[in-house]
Amino acid sequence: MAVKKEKQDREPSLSPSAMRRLREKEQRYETLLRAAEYLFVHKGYHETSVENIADRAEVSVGTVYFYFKNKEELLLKLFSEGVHTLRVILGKAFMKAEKPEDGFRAAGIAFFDVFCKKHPGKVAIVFKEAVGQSQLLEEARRVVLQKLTDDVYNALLAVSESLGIVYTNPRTAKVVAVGILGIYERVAYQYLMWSDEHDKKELGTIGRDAVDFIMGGLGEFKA
Amino acid sequence: MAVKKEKQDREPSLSPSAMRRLREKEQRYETLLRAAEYLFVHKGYHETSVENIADRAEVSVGTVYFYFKNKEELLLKLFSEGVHTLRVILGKAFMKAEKPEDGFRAAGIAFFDVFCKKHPGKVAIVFKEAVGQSQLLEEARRVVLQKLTDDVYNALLAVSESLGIVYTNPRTAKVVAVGILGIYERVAYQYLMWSDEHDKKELGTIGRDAVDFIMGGLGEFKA
Amino acid sequence: MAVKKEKQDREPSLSPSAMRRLREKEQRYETLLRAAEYLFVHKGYHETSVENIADRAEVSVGTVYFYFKNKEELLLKLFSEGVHTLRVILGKAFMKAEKPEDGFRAAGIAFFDVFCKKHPGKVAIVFKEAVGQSQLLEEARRVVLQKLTDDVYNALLAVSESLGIVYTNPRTAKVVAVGILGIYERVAYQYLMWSDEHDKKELGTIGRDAVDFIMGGLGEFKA
Amino acid sequence: MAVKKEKQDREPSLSPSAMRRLREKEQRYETLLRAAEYLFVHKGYHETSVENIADRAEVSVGTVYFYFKNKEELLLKLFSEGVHTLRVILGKAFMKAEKPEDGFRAAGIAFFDVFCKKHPGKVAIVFKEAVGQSQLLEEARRVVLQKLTDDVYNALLAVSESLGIVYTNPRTAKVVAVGILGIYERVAYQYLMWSDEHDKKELGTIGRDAVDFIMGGLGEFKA
DNA sequence: TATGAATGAGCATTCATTCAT
DNA sequence: CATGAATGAATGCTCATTCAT
Repeated sequence: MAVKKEKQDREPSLSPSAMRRLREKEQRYETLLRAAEYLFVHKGYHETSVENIADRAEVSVGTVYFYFKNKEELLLKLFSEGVHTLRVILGKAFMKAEKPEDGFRAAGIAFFDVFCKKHPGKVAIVFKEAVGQSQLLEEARRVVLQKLTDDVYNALLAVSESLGIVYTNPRTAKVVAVGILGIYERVAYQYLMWSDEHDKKELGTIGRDAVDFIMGGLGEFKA
Repeated sequence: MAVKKEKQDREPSLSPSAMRRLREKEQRYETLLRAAEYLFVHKGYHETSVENIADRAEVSVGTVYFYFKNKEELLLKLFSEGVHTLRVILGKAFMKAEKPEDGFRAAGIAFFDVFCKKHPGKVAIVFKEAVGQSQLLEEARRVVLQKLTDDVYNALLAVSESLGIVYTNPRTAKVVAVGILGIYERVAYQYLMWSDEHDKKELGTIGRDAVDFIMGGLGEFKA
Repeated sequence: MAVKKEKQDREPSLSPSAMRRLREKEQRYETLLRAAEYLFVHKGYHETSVENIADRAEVSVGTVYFYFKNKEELLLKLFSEGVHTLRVILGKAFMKAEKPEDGFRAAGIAFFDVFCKKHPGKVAIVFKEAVGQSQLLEEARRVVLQKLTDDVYNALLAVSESLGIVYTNPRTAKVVAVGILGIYERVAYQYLMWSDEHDKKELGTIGRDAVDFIMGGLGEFKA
Repeated sequence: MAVKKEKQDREPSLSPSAMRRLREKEQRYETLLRAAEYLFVHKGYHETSVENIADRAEVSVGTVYFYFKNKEELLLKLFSEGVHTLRVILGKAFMKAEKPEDGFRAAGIAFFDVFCKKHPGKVAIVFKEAVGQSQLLEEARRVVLQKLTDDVYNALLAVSESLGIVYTNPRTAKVVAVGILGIYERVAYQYLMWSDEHDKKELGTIGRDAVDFIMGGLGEFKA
């Protein structure tokens, strides 16, 4: 999306009307995505019909099928988008710090302070609506979440090296990476989707507790 | 209901044939539950039709509805059953040990060695099929998982006391309990449902890594 | 329940236990009929299931089928019973009077004062629930209502003779008989089922108006 | 609805193709209504499945649900349509005459000569199929038939004034109006649905007898 | 591109009826 | 006689998807 503008100066060749149409097309795609997201989050994937989405986006059903192969693709897209956003947020936070351990902690805090607070809908999509729906989606989830796990895993290795942690079993770091994601996922789910407004406000502190717990866990493996 | 008590002194036990029928009824209920579990796990909840379940249980569709109000109730029952089994397993492991910290570790190991290995189907039901299906089910999940969280929380308090851990913020222990469940959930999911047979065999070692990580995390809060 | 004791001394021929069973059988038949009537009137024929009837009569479904061939037969029976009750009421009122015209008027009044007031459930069965349900029932309705029409027709002939009325076309009296029943039916329906409690109280006056209208109509054919 | 007016000045007419599609849509709606009418009248409401209707209209089941919310709505529509047709017929006949009493008689005759003869299906729908089916429909019947009753009542008042009839009790005229409709209903039912072809032919004479009876009844209330 | 009418397979659920005990 | 578990055909309805305009 952010990429669009860069292209404009490189492609002055398009006629103004063609450009407008392109803009409108991209906009409609976005509108549909947002409509679907809202409905999936608030009504649930199965309870949302394609007609609902079309209505909310103020287009016809046919148009939905022009932009997306089918209903599942909408969820798939939203899911990938969600995980991508998350990876970007975590990555930025990690990179900004000087020492890996600081970056790791910052990423953890960013998960709660930025991802959860700014994109609650994406939390719902990634951790709830995209679960247990279909085989195809399950496979996609596996693939996409694997990337996230790898990110965490790599960061973890950097942290370990910096802190002088050596894992007896090479798989241990992998398990820890998976576990950390599990913490984030469940804590976010609990306090964002199963708690009252008050707890949502406290998500910052809650996140810090979770991160402390994680950092302590890592200490366990110190030589 | 009110009539029963009057009869009790005359009929302290049921007739043999009545008992057999009762046994058969319970058996059929169980058969249906198992048929549904198998299909939900292997085909997915939405991809399984009530007819499928009836066929697998070798009964008619009507019979399914004689024992269960509707399809959702079957999943609900399986979900509750799964969480209950898990709580029993964790509880037993925790109780058996002398020191809370040993019990806590034992419970963690039991999660992987007993629950995941002996009840892989329940893992799938509890952490996958019961997610994102309907509002009713979501509410039930919230309630039932809350009990589990409370269990872990209480155990955690015992461990903390034993180890001399004091949480600055009283909610921290709660967050940690939620996080621990997150670790279990995600690690189990990853290695039981997204990995090959080889990894499933290693679930014991994997579990131990996860538990080590957790115990280390707790150390963080030591005074 | 209260009826039991009275019958015992009149039929000493049967063994006491056989008598009790007979009594119970008749009673159960009656109970079922009343349960069905209540439910048909209050929930509607199609909205009432055989299980509903069994529950209300405090017997099992199987028992309903022991006493009645099927659900339709219950309605059929209730319908016939209703029309029969009506015929008896009208007949008695008509007979009691000395002059046919007085009897005719008395019967009309009895329709509202006795049948409608004492048997509102039967009104609902006869004029509403038994309509438009099935071909079999429709045929039964035709047959049973024909008898009622004949009654009215015969009474009408007596009245005509007494008042010196001669119908040009022999079928006219028949048409009038049918029409009179139509008046009763619709007026009863309107004020018993579509009006508030206040109007139901006024059924007596309302009935008298209807009867006046009818008697006036008959006058039309006077020589 | 409100939007239309704004567009009217810009689009005083639809494009030919849009008009054709609109026409086709209306036509299909009509076809479905007629298919349902035929089947409800000949097989009965409950014995007719939505698939039956779709088959007869040569469309798919889904199409039925595109045009009607559910099966009940079809019957509802047919019922309203029937009563509306009847009101128009009676109204026209009444208006055409110079004196109210002539109009009243003409309306009565039109009921049999026009409504019954030209719309026998509607007679079946209004007086048979729409009876005793569901609570929703019953309420609709009450409301719609009330309008018809009011028509007759108003006509009756005009006649009374013209003939110098004064009702002691103001509700009497209402009762008479209801009764008159009862006559029409039952006579039509009897001779159209419960009699052989020969009687149907005679419906004209039969109707006249009924009307004579009614007019005579009115005379009763003359001062 | 956009529309929205049409499709029809698919499914959950009901319920009258039966029959072994 | 009574029971109530079991049956399974029947049906209303949904909804993702298509396609002519």
